[in-house]
Amino acid sequence: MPELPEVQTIVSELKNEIVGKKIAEVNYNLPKMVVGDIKKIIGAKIASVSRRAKIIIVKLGGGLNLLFHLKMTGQLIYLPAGKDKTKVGERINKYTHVIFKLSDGSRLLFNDLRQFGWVKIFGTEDLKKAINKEKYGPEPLSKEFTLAKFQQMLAQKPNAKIKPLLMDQSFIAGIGNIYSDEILYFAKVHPLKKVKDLNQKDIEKIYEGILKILRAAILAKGTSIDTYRRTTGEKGTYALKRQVYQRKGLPCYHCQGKVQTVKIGGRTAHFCPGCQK
DNA sequence: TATATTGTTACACC
DNA sequence: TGGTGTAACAATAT
Repeated sequence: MPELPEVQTIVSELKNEIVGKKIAEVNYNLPKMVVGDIKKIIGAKIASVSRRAKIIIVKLGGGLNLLFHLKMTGQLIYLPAGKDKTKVGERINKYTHVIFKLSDGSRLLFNDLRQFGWVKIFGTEDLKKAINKEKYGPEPLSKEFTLAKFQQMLAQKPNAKIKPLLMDQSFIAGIGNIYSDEILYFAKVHPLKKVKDLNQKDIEKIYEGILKILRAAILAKGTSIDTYRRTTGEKGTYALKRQVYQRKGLPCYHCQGKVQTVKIGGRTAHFCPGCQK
Protein backbone atom coordinates (compact mmCIF):
# COMPACT_ATOMS: atom_id res chain seq x y z
CA MET A 1 0.00 0.00 0.00
CA PRO A 2 1.52 3.31 -0.89
CA GLU A 3 1.68 5.36 2.30
CA LEU A 4 3.86 8.38 3.04
CA PRO A 5 7.28 6.68 2.54
CA GLU A 6 6.19 5.02 -0.70
CA VAL A 7 4.64 8.20 -2.10
CA GLN A 8 7.71 10.20 -1.04
CA THR A 9 9.97 7.69 -2.82
CA ILE A 10 7.93 7.99 -6.00
CA VAL A 11 8.00 11.80 -5.82
CA SER A 12 11.77 11.91 -5.28
CA GLU A 13 12.50 9.50 -8.10
CA LEU A 14 10.04 11.06 -10.52
CA LYS A 15 11.40 14.55 -9.89
CA ASN A 16 14.81 13.50 -11.21
CA GLU A 17 13.35 12.01 -14.37
CA ILE A 18 10.48 14.15 -15.62
CA VAL A 19 10.93 17.78 -14.54
CA GLY A 20 11.66 19.99 -17.54
CA LYS A 21 10.18 17.54 -20.05
CA LYS A 22 6.98 18.16 -22.01
CA ILE A 23 3.92 15.96 -22.23
CA ALA A 24 3.66 14.82 -25.84
CA GLU A 25 0.76 12.40 -25.70
CA VAL A 26 -1.65 10.79 -23.22
CA ASN A 27 -3.44 7.47 -23.75
CA TYR A 28 -5.84 5.79 -21.37
CA ASN A 29 -8.35 2.96 -21.40
CA LEU A 30 -10.32 3.57 -18.19
CA PRO A 31 -12.19 6.90 -18.18
CA LYS A 32 -13.12 6.54 -14.50
CA MET A 33 -9.45 6.81 -13.53
CA VAL A 34 -8.96 10.09 -15.38
CA VAL A 35 -10.91 13.08 -14.04
CA GLY A 36 -10.98 16.35 -16.00
CA ASP A 37 -9.99 17.36 -19.50
CA ILE A 38 -6.75 15.47 -19.98
CA LYS A 39 -6.22 16.84 -23.50
CA LYS A 40 -5.43 20.24 -22.00
CA ILE A 41 -2.09 19.00 -20.70
CA ILE A 42 -0.68 18.05 -24.11
CA GLY A 43 2.34 20.23 -24.79
CA ALA A 44 2.63 21.44 -21.17
CA LYS A 45 6.04 21.43 -19.52
CA ILE A 46 6.51 19.66 -16.18
CA ALA A 47 7.56 22.24 -13.57
CA SER A 48 7.74 20.25 -10.33
CA VAL A 49 6.71 17.10 -8.50
CA SER A 50 5.63 17.22 -4.86
CA ARG A 51 3.50 15.51 -2.24
CA ARG A 52 0.75 16.31 0.26
CA ALA A 53 -0.42 13.41 2.43
CA LYS A 54 -0.56 10.46 -0.02
CA ILE A 55 -1.30 12.66 -3.04
CA ILE A 56 1.30 13.25 -5.77
CA ILE A 57 1.17 16.72 -7.28
CA VAL A 58 2.73 17.30 -10.71
CA LYS A 59 2.80 20.99 -11.47
CA LEU A 60 2.73 21.90 -15.16
CA GLY A 61 3.28 25.11 -17.06
CA GLY A 62 0.19 27.11 -18.02
CA GLY A 63 -1.41 26.94 -14.57
CA LEU A 64 -2.28 23.25 -14.79
CA ASN A 65 -1.63 20.47 -12.29
CA LEU A 66 -1.94 16.70 -12.27
CA LEU A 67 -2.87 15.01 -9.02
CA PHE A 68 -2.39 11.28 -8.51
CA HIS A 69 -3.77 9.06 -5.77
CA LEU A 70 -2.50 5.48 -5.90
CA LYS A 71 -4.93 4.11 -3.28
CA MET A 72 -3.95 0.50 -2.54
CA THR A 73 -2.46 -0.92 -5.70
CA GLY A 74 -1.49 2.00 -7.94
CA GLN A 75 2.00 2.27 -9.46
CA LEU A 76 3.77 5.06 -11.32
CA ILE A 77 6.50 3.53 -13.45
CA TYR A 78 9.01 5.54 -15.46
CA LEU A 79 10.27 4.01 -18.70
CA PRO A 80 13.28 5.80 -20.22
CA ALA A 81 13.32 6.12 -24.01
CA GLY A 82 14.66 3.11 -25.89
CA LYS A 83 14.20 0.63 -23.06
CA ASP A 84 14.65 -2.95 -24.28
CA LYS A 85 11.45 -4.69 -25.26
CA THR A 86 11.35 -7.45 -22.64
CA LYS A 87 11.45 -4.90 -19.79
CA VAL A 88 8.78 -2.79 -21.45
CA GLY A 89 6.56 -5.84 -21.84
CA GLU A 90 6.82 -6.58 -18.12
CA ARG A 91 5.90 -3.07 -17.11
CA ILE A 92 3.23 -2.30 -19.64
CA ASN A 93 0.68 -4.95 -18.76
CA LYS A 94 -3.04 -5.47 -18.33
CA TYR A 95 -2.99 -3.18 -15.29
CA THR A 96 -1.55 -0.25 -17.25
CA HIS A 97 -4.43 2.19 -17.59
CA VAL A 98 -2.80 5.52 -18.44
CA ILE A 99 0.38 6.18 -20.44
CA PHE A 100 1.97 9.64 -20.61
CA LYS A 101 4.47 10.00 -23.45
CA LEU A 102 7.09 12.68 -22.82
CA SER A 103 9.01 14.89 -25.23
CA ASP A 104 12.22 12.82 -25.06
CA GLY A 105 10.45 9.56 -25.93
CA SER A 106 10.28 8.35 -22.34
CA ARG A 107 7.00 7.20 -20.81
CA LEU A 108 5.23 7.42 -17.48
CA LEU A 109 2.90 4.49 -16.77
CA PHE A 110 0.01 4.57 -14.34
CA ASN A 111 -0.72 0.93 -13.42
CA ASP A 112 -3.44 -0.11 -10.98
CA LEU A 113 -4.63 -3.66 -10.38
CA ARG A 114 -7.77 -2.69 -8.45
CA GLN A 115 -8.49 0.50 -10.42
CA PHE A 116 -9.23 2.57 -7.31
CA GLY A 117 -6.49 5.09 -8.05
CA TRP A 118 -7.06 8.25 -10.06
CA VAL A 119 -5.39 11.13 -11.81
CA LYS A 120 -7.16 14.51 -11.79
CA ILE A 121 -6.47 17.64 -13.80
CA PHE A 122 -6.72 20.91 -11.89
CA GLY A 123 -6.09 24.58 -12.42
CA THR A 124 -3.95 26.08 -9.65
CA GLU A 125 -6.86 27.71 -7.76
CA ASP A 126 -9.02 24.59 -7.91
CA LEU A 127 -6.05 22.56 -6.76
CA LYS A 128 -5.76 24.62 -3.59
CA LYS A 129 -9.48 24.28 -2.95
CA ALA A 130 -9.40 20.53 -3.54
CA ILE A 131 -6.53 20.01 -1.12
CA ASN A 132 -8.03 22.27 1.54
CA LYS A 133 -11.29 20.36 1.26
CA GLU A 134 -9.54 17.21 2.43
CA LYS A 135 -8.73 18.87 5.79
CA TYR A 136 -5.42 17.04 6.04
CA GLY A 137 -3.64 16.96 9.36
CA PRO A 138 0.02 17.98 9.71
CA GLU A 139 2.80 16.30 7.76
CA PRO A 140 4.52 14.08 10.34
CA LEU A 141 8.01 14.87 9.02
CA SER A 142 7.51 18.64 8.94
CA LYS A 143 8.91 21.08 11.48
CA GLU A 144 5.45 21.96 12.76
CA PHE A 145 4.88 18.39 13.94
CA THR A 146 6.52 18.66 17.37
CA LEU A 147 5.91 16.51 20.44
CA ALA A 148 4.01 19.41 22.01
CA LYS A 149 1.83 19.69 18.92
CA PHE A 150 1.17 15.94 18.92
CA GLN A 151 0.17 16.03 22.58
CA GLN A 152 -2.15 18.92 21.92
CA MET A 153 -3.71 17.04 18.97
CA LEU A 154 -4.23 13.90 21.08
CA ALA A 155 -5.90 15.93 23.81
CA GLN A 156 -8.67 16.76 21.33
CA LYS A 157 -9.48 13.07 20.79
CA PRO A 158 -9.62 11.38 24.22
CA ASN A 159 -12.09 8.68 23.16
CA ALA A 160 -10.46 7.70 19.87
CA LYS A 161 -8.74 4.35 19.48
CA ILE A 162 -5.07 5.01 18.78
CA LYS A 163 -4.64 2.85 15.67
CA PRO A 164 -7.52 4.27 13.58
CA LEU A 165 -6.57 7.74 14.79
CA LEU A 166 -3.02 7.39 13.42
CA MET A 167 -4.54 6.34 10.09
CA ASP A 168 -6.99 9.26 10.04
CA GLN A 169 -5.66 11.59 7.32
CA SER A 170 -7.38 14.58 8.93
CA PHE A 171 -5.45 13.87 12.15
CA ILE A 172 -1.98 13.19 10.68
CA ALA A 173 -1.35 12.98 6.93
CA GLY A 174 0.28 9.98 5.29
CA ILE A 175 0.12 7.06 7.73
CA GLY A 176 -1.78 3.91 6.72
CA ASN A 177 -2.17 0.34 7.90
CA ILE A 178 1.44 -0.81 7.58
CA TYR A 179 3.10 2.07 9.41
CA SER A 180 0.43 2.45 12.11
CA ASP A 181 1.00 -1.21 13.02
CA GLU A 182 4.78 -0.74 13.03
CA ILE A 183 4.64 2.51 15.01
CA LEU A 184 2.45 0.98 17.74
CA TYR A 185 4.69 -2.08 17.96
CA PHE A 186 7.68 0.22 18.39
CA ALA A 187 5.84 2.14 21.12
CA LYS A 188 4.58 -1.09 22.75
CA VAL A 189 1.02 0.22 22.69
CA HIS A 190 -2.02 -1.92 21.92
CA PRO A 191 -3.86 -0.76 18.75
CA LEU A 192 -7.25 -0.64 20.52
CA LYS A 193 -6.00 1.52 23.37
CA LYS A 194 -7.90 4.76 23.83
CA VAL A 195 -6.03 8.04 23.73
CA LYS A 196 -7.12 9.01 27.26
CA ASP A 197 -5.53 5.80 28.58
CA LEU A 198 -2.09 6.59 27.15
CA ASN A 199 0.53 7.73 29.65
CA GLN A 200 3.23 10.30 28.95
CA LYS A 201 5.80 7.64 28.03
CA ASP A 202 3.37 6.02 25.56
CA ILE A 203 2.81 9.35 23.84
CA GLU A 204 6.53 10.06 23.62
CA LYS A 205 7.25 6.60 22.20
CA ILE A 206 4.47 6.88 19.62
CA TYR A 207 5.83 10.27 18.57
CA GLU A 208 9.35 8.91 18.35
CA GLY A 209 8.07 5.89 16.41
CA ILE A 210 6.28 8.03 13.86
CA LEU A 211 9.47 9.93 13.03
CA LYS A 212 11.88 6.98 13.21
CA ILE A 213 9.82 4.48 11.27
CA LEU A 214 8.72 6.82 8.51
CA ARG A 215 12.31 8.03 8.03
CA ALA A 216 13.72 4.50 8.00
CA ALA A 217 11.07 3.43 5.49
CA ILE A 218 11.90 6.35 3.20
CA LEU A 219 15.58 5.37 3.33
CA ALA A 220 14.53 1.81 2.38
CA LYS A 221 12.45 3.19 -0.54
CA GLY A 222 9.21 1.89 0.96
CA THR A 223 7.56 -1.45 1.73
CA SER A 224 6.82 -3.83 -1.17
CA ILE A 225 4.77 -6.62 0.34
CA ASP A 226 2.08 -6.54 -2.28
CA THR A 227 2.00 -4.45 -5.44
CA TYR A 228 3.92 -1.30 -4.50
CA ARG A 229 6.92 -0.62 -6.74
CA ARG A 230 9.38 2.24 -7.15
CA THR A 231 9.26 4.25 -10.38
CA THR A 232 12.02 2.00 -11.66
CA GLY A 233 9.81 -1.07 -11.14
CA GLU A 234 12.08 -2.25 -8.30
CA LYS A 235 10.84 -3.16 -4.83
CA GLY A 236 11.37 -1.07 -1.72
CA THR A 237 13.16 -2.99 1.02
CA TYR A 238 11.38 -1.98 4.23
CA ALA A 239 9.38 -5.24 4.15
CA LEU A 240 12.59 -6.89 5.41
CA LYS A 241 12.63 -4.62 8.46
CA ARG A 242 9.00 -4.74 9.46
CA GLN A 243 8.18 -6.26 12.83
CA VAL A 244 4.47 -7.10 12.76
CA TYR A 245 2.64 -6.12 9.57
CA GLN A 246 1.46 -9.27 7.76
CA ARG A 247 3.36 -11.49 10.20
CA LYS A 248 0.28 -13.10 11.76
CA GLY A 249 1.12 -16.32 13.60
CA LEU A 250 4.87 -15.73 13.32
CA PRO A 251 7.03 -15.21 16.43
CA CYS A 252 7.51 -11.68 17.75
CA TYR A 253 11.17 -10.70 17.31
CA HIS A 254 11.26 -9.44 20.89
CA CYS A 255 9.33 -11.89 23.10
CA GLN A 256 8.85 -14.89 20.74
CA GLY A 257 5.09 -14.79 21.34
CA LYS A 258 2.91 -15.05 18.25
CA VAL A 259 1.83 -11.98 16.32
CA GLN A 260 -1.95 -11.66 16.35
CA THR A 261 -4.54 -9.70 14.40
CA VAL A 262 -7.67 -7.90 15.48
CA LYS A 263 -10.36 -6.26 13.36
CA ILE A 264 -10.77 -2.55 13.95
CA GLY A 265 -13.44 -0.85 11.89
CA GLY A 266 -13.49 -3.75 9.45
CA ARG A 267 -9.71 -3.59 8.94
CA THR A 268 -6.91 -5.78 10.21
CA ALA A 269 -4.46 -4.59 12.85
CA HIS A 270 -1.33 -6.66 13.58
CA PHE A 271 0.22 -6.63 17.06
CA CYS A 272 2.13 -8.68 19.61
CA PRO A 273 -0.06 -9.34 22.66
CA GLY A 274 3.01 -9.92 24.80
CA CYS A 275 4.70 -6.62 23.98
CA GLN A 276 1.81 -4.27 23.32
CA LYS A 277 -0.37 -3.50 26.30
C1' DT B 1 -18.35 -21.00 -7.04
C1' DA B 2 -18.62 -18.12 -3.03
C1' DT B 3 -16.24 -15.44 0.24
C1' DA B 4 -12.69 -12.66 2.59
C1' DT B 5 -9.48 -9.23 1.78
C1' DT B 6 -7.70 -4.43 1.13
C1' DG B 7 -7.69 1.73 1.96
C1' DT B 8 -10.50 5.25 1.16
C1' DT B 9 -14.65 7.51 0.57
C1' DA B 10 -19.49 8.41 0.35
C1' DC B 11 -23.38 8.31 2.77
C1' DA B 12 -26.87 7.19 6.28
C1' DC B 13 -27.89 7.86 10.92
C1' DC B 14 -27.74 9.68 15.57
C1' DT C 1 -22.21 19.79 13.69
C1' DG C 2 -19.11 15.52 14.23
C1' DG C 3 -18.66 10.94 15.13
C1' DT C 4 -19.62 6.15 13.96
C1' DG C 5 -20.78 2.34 11.11
C1' DT C 6 -21.12 0.28 6.71
C1' DA C 7 -21.35 -0.47 1.70
C1' DA C 8 -19.02 0.15 -2.44
C1' DC C 9 -15.17 -0.08 -5.37
C1' DA C 10 -12.22 -4.48 -8.31
C1' DA C 11 -9.46 -8.23 -8.61
C1' DT C 12 -7.37 -11.90 -6.42
C1' DA C 13 -6.40 -15.96 -3.34
C1' DT C 14 -8.32 -19.53 -1.14
